[in-house]
Amino acid sequence: MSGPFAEFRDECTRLVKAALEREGMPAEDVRLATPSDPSLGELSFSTFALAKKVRGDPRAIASRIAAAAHGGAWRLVGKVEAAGAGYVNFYIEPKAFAEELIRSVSTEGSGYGTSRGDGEKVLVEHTSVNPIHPIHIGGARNAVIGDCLSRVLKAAGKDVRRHFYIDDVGLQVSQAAYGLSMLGGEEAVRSAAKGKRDHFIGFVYASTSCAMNIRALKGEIERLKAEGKDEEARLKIRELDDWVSVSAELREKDAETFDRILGGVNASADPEGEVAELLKRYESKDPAAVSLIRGLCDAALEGFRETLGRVGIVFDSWDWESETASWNGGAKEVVERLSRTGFTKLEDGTVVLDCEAVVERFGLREKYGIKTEVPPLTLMRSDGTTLYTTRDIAYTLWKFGRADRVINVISIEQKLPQLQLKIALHALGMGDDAERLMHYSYELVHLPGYKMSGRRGRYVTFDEVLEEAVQRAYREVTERSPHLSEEERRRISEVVGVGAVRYALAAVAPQKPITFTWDRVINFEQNSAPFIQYAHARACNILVKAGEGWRGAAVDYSALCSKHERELVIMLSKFPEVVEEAARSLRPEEIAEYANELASKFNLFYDNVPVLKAEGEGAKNARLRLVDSTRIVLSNALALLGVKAPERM
RNA sequence: GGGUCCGUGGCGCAGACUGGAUAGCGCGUUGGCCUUCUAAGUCAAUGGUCGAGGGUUCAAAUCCCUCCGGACCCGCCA
Repeated sequence: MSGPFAEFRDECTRLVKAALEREGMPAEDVRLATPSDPSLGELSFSTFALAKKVRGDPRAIASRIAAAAHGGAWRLVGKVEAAGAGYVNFYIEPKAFAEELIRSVSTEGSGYGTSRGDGEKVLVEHTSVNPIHPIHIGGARNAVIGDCLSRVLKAAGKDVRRHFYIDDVGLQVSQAAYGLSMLGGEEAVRSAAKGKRDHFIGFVYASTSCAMNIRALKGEIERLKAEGKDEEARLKIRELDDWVSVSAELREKDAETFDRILGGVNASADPEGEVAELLKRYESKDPAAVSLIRGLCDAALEGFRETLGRVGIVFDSWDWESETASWNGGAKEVVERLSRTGFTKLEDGTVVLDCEAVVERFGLREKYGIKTEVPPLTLMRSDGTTLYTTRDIAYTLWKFGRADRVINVISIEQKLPQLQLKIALHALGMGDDAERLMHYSYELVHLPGYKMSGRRGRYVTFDEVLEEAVQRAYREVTERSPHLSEEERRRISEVVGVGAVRYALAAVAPQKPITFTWDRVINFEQNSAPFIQYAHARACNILVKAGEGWRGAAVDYSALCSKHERELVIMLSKFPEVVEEAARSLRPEEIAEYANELASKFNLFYDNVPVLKAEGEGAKNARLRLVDSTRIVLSNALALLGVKAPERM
């Protein structure tokens, strides 16, 4: 049983079932719904489906069920009424229900809403931003979703481990490291970087990819022109134009660093070859390559930890791709094992997995809703290095050894490789394990006007969004609460600004694309973290003014009889079920929805029902308990979103 | 071209998995409420053929089909 509302629901269900059995009607499938209007009760049962089955009149059946309720000894069920064309509406017994709810919340405190659960081990991999640029607003969405999901699962009694996968073996990291080597290698990050080092690395990476792209495109254009392929050349020229404008943007930021990288790239006979060589050396654990690339990754991760720490996101494990998949021979072993299955082919020196053949062989088409041919997956390059998905297969096997269920929070862009990963598991004869793996996908954050691109250095960073949010919050706090000390205003604006950003990213369903605007991400009005935090602060304020005397004093729960008190009580009672449901359906945004609605209900109560000036001590104490319960639940709900609840603001 | 996801008042969203009573909320616009606990609040007004068209059903924003629009993917990138 999870909370008073679940108990009320249970009583209603038993009531309906008992009535149906007495009438000789089928009572297996009794599901209750929330009426569209609170005046119609807290739960309802619709009799249409049943009426059809037994060829009866829905209205008459509803009446008979309602009549059967009279005389029953129900604890939390008050009134039961037949209504409309075929509904039975259930109302709570206000006094008993309020008492039960308030006792539950005050006993359980910060544990109210959590459940014991089954202790299933769930590994949530999230954020996993490539260590070649700072976390941008798209990565922030991943981080916030993954963190909220972890919190919700934990509250539902799961044994959650949060993992960050460091993709240090990729071509991109080698490219960034190649650029870094023009600046003097890993020492350059330590000394040269002003500001956050992940930002510096982002600049190095963008500069390197820009320089390499310009050089490669120029070569291609010359070749195409010489071959008389003017049409193709024209397309490449357009691409080149884009990169030339990127180079101007980068030079404007730091011309010296950019020019050194550009010079280095142009001085090389074969930059692509050098990057590939560096990757190859890293995969074979060559000390100089390791020192360079790890130096770069460490600097980026230091920046990530700082940013994530600011928003309250921490990890239980930082998994290096090199260690979980590459240096331990995991990825190579995956290639060998897959090669033995007969599903791979050798094409120009590369090893390719025939995904389509696996899909056919194991009948996966229907299982995964595959309607088209699945493209083959290259497992190994002709130079013997592995590809990302190959290493991800090895990493997945590593994860399976550490959890019952694995959830990967990865953007929708990687839908196909994540499917290919599952297909590879089937090929390995691990079809059952594939069921334990889930790609939790989310849509991208778009920028108005242009697309974010790490390679081009075009992104809005999480850091700048947070900074702007906290500054706006500071202006707001200063304007509204000038009496607070500077230090307290700073502290509050940090909590409010960070909360606003987290809420904005957590509240939108993951499968909806977001177009970034400042006003959207930093909102202090209704349906925002500050709105909810404000309700919490108001509740705290009443309690501060009330002192401590009320806690042991006599209480008259029957005083909580107004519409606003009743709705607030019911809202509070639903929290445990909301948490369970959010965990079951993996939808943390339902917590945001709930918290917002609870704050709205509390504001209505606050504006309409006097607490400290209530008539009678019993009523005042009952309301104080209700305020205290609201404070606790608002704080618990915000905690699931990773948002702090200030006592003043 | 193929596939997947999304489409709900001017704008931003909830409701869809599990069909149910007059489709909720915020922003915006207009007009009220601070000598009762913090006005980041609240009240009222305004505004919707739930992308279009079919189908299933006693009942469809919700399920099915077709179409339109947008995003994403279809690499020896990740």
